[in-house]
Amino acid sequence: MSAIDWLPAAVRAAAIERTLKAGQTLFRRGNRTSGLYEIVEGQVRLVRVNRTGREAVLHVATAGDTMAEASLFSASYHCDAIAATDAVVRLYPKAAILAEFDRNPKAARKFATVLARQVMTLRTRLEQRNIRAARDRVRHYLAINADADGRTVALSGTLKDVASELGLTHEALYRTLADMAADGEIERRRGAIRVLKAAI
Amino acid sequence: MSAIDWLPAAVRAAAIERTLKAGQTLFRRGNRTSGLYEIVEGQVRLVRVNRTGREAVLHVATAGDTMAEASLFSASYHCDAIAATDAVVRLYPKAAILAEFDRNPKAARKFATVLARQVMTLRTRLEQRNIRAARDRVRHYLAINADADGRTVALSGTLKDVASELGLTHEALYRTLADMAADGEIERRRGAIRVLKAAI
DNA sequence: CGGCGTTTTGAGAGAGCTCAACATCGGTGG
DNA sequence: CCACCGATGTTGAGCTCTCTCAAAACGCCG
Repeated sequence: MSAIDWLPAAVRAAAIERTLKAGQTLFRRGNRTSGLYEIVEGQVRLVRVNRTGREAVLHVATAGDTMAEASLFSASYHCDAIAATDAVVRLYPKAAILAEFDRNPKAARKFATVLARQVMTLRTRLEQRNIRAARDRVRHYLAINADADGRTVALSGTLKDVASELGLTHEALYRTLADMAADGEIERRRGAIRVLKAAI
Repeated sequence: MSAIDWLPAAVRAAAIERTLKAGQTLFRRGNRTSGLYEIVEGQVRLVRVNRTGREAVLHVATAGDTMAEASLFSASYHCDAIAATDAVVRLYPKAAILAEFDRNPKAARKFATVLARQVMTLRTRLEQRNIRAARDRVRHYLAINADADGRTVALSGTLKDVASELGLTHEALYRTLADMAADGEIERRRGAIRVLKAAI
């Protein structure tokens, strides 16, 4: 679900677009929070920098993602945001959002709904990463993303994208899919996979 | 943050405790949603069952966790919840929560805050899992969980717990820590780790 | 002291990663 | 229409790293 789908029109109207060069800083830890960002294009890295200078990546947000939701409820940012590539971001000012939430409880509830869904999805993806074997991880992915019929899985984006969502190299994914197809467990189609039989 | 810390007293007063035997069902997909659960004791598995009978674990909630936040905004559950062990859960009825949110915007905002923080934490943990090498993953963990001084990391729970949070076997973690200590990168203390020098 | 869970160390195997080469496909421009 | 180009898709071979299984030391608590 993109920000466009759930942010009230009043807030969307207040959005400010900004263009970033690769390596450019969007905000730094300790800065006063300005609001919620949506990535329109490119990638932005959220990074926590240690006093010792060590960096730890907290998240890499890509086109369509929103970022820094928690900053709505905090006075200052707790990490740095740096453009990983040339990027375009859209800022939804905090004041506009919070004002809208106060004025319009439905908007606030919608926001909570989106967050709760995200928590669910993220937990699921984390659970998926606990599965060691590539094949079982793919099965988990197929089971979760199956269509209503429980047999067809539409592939969003390229297989490389799926591989990185699964935490596998693209080679490993290709091989696994090829093996599963050879065993008759799945059938590969254009932009989709059909599950043929349930394995143990 | 435990549910006790952020749920308004009015809601906590309406809580209903329930005891489950291992294997017992708490709710099933399609059931009308009754509310938010907190695990008091034991473990509960959230599972999606395919039409083909295949199971996919979405999440394993353990003592202190809350569960099914998204169900507050949905008419029916989208997965099954089954006790993985003997367990005690606490139900915060949906009606009480939503009524409180309507009556008290501060409570609603608090809820959104908690969810936003969780999203942040989960994204970070997911990012961590993208790191292949055990040593780098441990470094990431240390960097994220460092104290204010940026050098000391207090260990919550046992090293086995940390290992499972990191997605490593406990053996792998012990070995990695031993190697890092031998290299002078860290120093091990009782219930804590001290980072001595930043590695590349 | 005995028992249980955590911590630690050992050895071996397997699975996925890495590097590499090639095929395929869609778009672009001559 | 065809050649070219970049990105995706595919397959091969070797290696490294973590997992697995195993066993023992350690620490805590009754």
